[in-house]
Amino acid sequence: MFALCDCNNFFVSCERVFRPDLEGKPVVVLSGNDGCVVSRSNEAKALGIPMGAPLYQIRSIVDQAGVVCFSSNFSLYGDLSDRVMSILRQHTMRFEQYSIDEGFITIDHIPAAEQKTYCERIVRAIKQGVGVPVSMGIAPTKTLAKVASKYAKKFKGYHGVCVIRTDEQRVKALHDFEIGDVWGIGRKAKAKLLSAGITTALQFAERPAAFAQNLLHKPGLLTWQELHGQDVIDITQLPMKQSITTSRTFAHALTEQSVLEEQIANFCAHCARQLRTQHSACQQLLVYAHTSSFRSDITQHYLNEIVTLPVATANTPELVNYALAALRRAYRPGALYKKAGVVLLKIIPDSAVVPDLFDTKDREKDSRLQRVLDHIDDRHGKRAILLGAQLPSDAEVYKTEHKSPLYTTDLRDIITVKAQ
DNA sequence: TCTGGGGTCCTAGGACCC
DNA sequence: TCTGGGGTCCTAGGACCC
Repeated sequence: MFALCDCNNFFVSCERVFRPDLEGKPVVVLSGNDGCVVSRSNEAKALGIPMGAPLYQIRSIVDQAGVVCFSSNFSLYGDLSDRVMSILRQHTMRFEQYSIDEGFITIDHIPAAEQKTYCERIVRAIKQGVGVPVSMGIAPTKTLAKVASKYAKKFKGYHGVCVIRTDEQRVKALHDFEIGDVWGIGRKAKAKLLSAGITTALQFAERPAAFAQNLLHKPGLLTWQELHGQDVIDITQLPMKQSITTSRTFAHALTEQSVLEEQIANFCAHCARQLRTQHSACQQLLVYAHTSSFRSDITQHYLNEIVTLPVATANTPELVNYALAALRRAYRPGALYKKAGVVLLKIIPDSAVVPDLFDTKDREKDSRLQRVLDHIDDRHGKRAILLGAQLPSDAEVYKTEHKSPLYTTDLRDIITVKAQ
């Protein structure tokens, strides 16, 4: 049996841990640039604020109802997430983190009759130890555990834990479950199923397997099987990420090439640091930048430049050089670049890097220097030491008007808060 | 005017091989 | 006039997740 643990309104709940005065009030967390709503408290949901709504479109609700807005604070969420996951890890032989706010554990070491109480204890332990409310769903497959966790979240009577064990429970749960809310059924699949007259998870499950396969191909068939109680979806994480991205939307379109170059250098340095943390190197790098796809009044321009490296590397100065050269090749003067990013691709373990016989670089020396730079970063905070190419310009590139302090992760911020 | 960021998997079609 | 068939590998794009 799987137990899925899902944090309720995670980002909002994280903010509330340090602002208990916001309990019971409408709260939302915004995406980068304070653009869209990415997390809502129950009170905000009740006001009709949809997930993903741009802030400017719900401005009147926010002002009238006094909705409290936060800019996203990922180092806070990441830190609280680690604490939740470590409690989960303590309660199982097998744990798999699925996202920043969800993890699956197996609970077969607990007798069936005691599994619900066992998970209720976990729910209480997380609430007491971290301060974040969670819901758990217990079922023989991950997809059914997801269904169960939604019931646990929706109905207070479950005390945070809902079980789907018998066939009778399964049929009853699927009968009242909207097809679009099933894990793995996205926008497109939902539209296809609706036009085939299917509105609930049970109606989908009652069709033959071939129907699922023909309409939705392999992913659809897997979901169908999981709804029938066959455990077929494996979410085992690969030891290494296969791609690493850093990208941002800017508050205002960038028109200065030098400003865009600084941004690309920063993105690239950030990606490279992650690459080293997982002890890997990349063989390819992609730089992109484009105009705002929401603007119909300007000519759209997509800049996409892929670089294949002669020798796989994780060295920041080297990668930044390639990234900037790529940007300079493809940069179009006058374009209104609203979003840009760097993606590292073809990632391999650093132990598998094949040297080049005619290489002119002293890679051993470069990597010693890199280790020192990383060490300085770790001790004195990110951006303690930078490449010249990363030096911040005067330009205001981002907007975060509602950011909460870094309560848990940055000593200097804690000192600042105390001083205030 | 204002609209996020970071991933994975699957599939169809093209390139290429013999 | 008439010009194959089968296989693999790679890639771009789509769909999905949070």
